[in-house]
Amino acid sequence: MLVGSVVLFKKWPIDGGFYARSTVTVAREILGMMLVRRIGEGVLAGRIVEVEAYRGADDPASHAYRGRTMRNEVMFGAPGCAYVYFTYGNHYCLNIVTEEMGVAAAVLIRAVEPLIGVEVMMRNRSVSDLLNVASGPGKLTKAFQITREDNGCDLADPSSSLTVHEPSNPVEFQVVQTTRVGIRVARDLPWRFYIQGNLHVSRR
DNA sequence: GTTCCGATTTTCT
DNA sequence: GAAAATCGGAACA
Repeated sequence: MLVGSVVLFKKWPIDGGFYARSTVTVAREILGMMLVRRIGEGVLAGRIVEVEAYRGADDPASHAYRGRTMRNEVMFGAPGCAYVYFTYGNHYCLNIVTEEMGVAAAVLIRAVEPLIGVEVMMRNRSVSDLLNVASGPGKLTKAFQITREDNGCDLADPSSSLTVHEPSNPVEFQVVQTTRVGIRVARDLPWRFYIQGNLHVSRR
């Protein structure tokens, strides 16, 4: 993909096998990857800068902790699929399903650094401050026009309108590992990861 | 800067 | 009926 003369991400999405591993490993390694949204002829893209791992039966903070429901069933399905849920009566949140088929787990995408289609994202969010466009799980879904319709979408399928790609020119960064945000149980588990020093991280 | 509160779906008690 | 993987605005300091 070209922006001016700068190539930002590889043509093919990350293979589905990338997600069929330990959730915490996937969470850590997906930092720096590019989230890509195709809307008609246009493209929105940004760098994933903050994530959290949510496991299943062994993680009290996970939606899958008490088993399968209508809402969380894609968490039990194929790795690499999007789990999008509606919460607090207002917001959507984007997760990527991990682990083998049948094992409930996912990585919550908490923040993205907008890089392509920035003006469209700012319009979607009704804000003009770039640091407020996608610096939170509810914010980034609105910026990227992600809704319930994207639930179950395969992020490793090149024909999907929502995909994840390796950056063309990876940049070195340090990863900070800490506790998760916005939960009341299992607050001690250090399953939140973000890129050190990145200004788009939701909270530091 | 901080804290409090309303928005109002989905799930669980 | 209450809490939740959140956000933005109002009130206060």
